[in-house]
Amino acid sequence: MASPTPAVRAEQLLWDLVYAYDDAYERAALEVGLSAAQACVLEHLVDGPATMGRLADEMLCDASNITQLVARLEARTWVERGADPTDRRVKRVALTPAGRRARREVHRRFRLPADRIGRLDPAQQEQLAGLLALMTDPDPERV
Amino acid sequence: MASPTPAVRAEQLLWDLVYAYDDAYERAALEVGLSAAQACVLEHLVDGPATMGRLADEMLCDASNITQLVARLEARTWVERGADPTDRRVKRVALTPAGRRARREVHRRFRLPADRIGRLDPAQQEQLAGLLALMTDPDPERV
DNA sequence: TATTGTTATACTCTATAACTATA
DNA sequence: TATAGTTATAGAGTATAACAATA
Repeated sequence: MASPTPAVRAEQLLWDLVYAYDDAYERAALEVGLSAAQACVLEHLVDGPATMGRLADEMLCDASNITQLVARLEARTWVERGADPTDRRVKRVALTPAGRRARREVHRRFRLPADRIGRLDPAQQEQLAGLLALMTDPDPERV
Repeated sequence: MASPTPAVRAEQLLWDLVYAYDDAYERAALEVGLSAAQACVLEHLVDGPATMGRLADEMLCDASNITQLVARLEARTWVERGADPTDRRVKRVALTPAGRRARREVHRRFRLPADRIGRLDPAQQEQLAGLLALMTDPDPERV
């Protein structure tokens, strides 16, 4: 059998990396007492509060799902739901101090990508960043 | 604010890529009528039958979960469970022709990594494969 | 009338514990 | 006694449809 092209090899390696990445992220979250989805919500709140609708958009899921995720996070005091002063339909979800700590703790435990990237030498890190930028950035409508 | 190091940029870009990757894989599977987990089982059977236990090991989940996943796949005639001739406790799970077609169809629709890698020129593809090999391969015990 | 968010519901994913059949 | 797999069960993630409150 002919050896695979670099593109095909890269495809396979990327699959393996994503597999390991997802697993490591879920483990890190579970160690802190969060599901992966819950940790993801905290991640999306780290730069400031967001509305329920914006969370649904960013997390690529239905609004009713966010209602439930946020309800569980709120029950454990990791987030708070507040009213929006300018539109009484809207809710503003924000991290509590405990939620911020939990999110930071997930990151501390989720060392996989940092570890692996850190093994590359600086020139290779630069190369990788450049290639990933090419792969993630130009996103001509249809993915 | 100082601009991030290449390593930190790569970390962020990799997160974005994994996010898009997971979403695209799930969409591709759903279009074919499979959940992501079900598609993943088919993927693990493509090179030949496997036992329930081996599927659980490879998919990093509990055996009872595999029982249910395989039961649903079998109900829709995508896989078959057969007896192992040498050990009557063991079951051999195999793709049916329909299962093989479904798995191929998921791949056809899941163009994300191939598309993005395909946008790089051949030298860049070679570089990327090399870097990913360094990141995925050397895995000194603790991840 | 359109939008934001919730509720009710149903299905899937997942793990734990207890179990059956076989080795 | 140990192993392969199943069953029962429960909690979480997810979407659809119907709904309430507000704009």
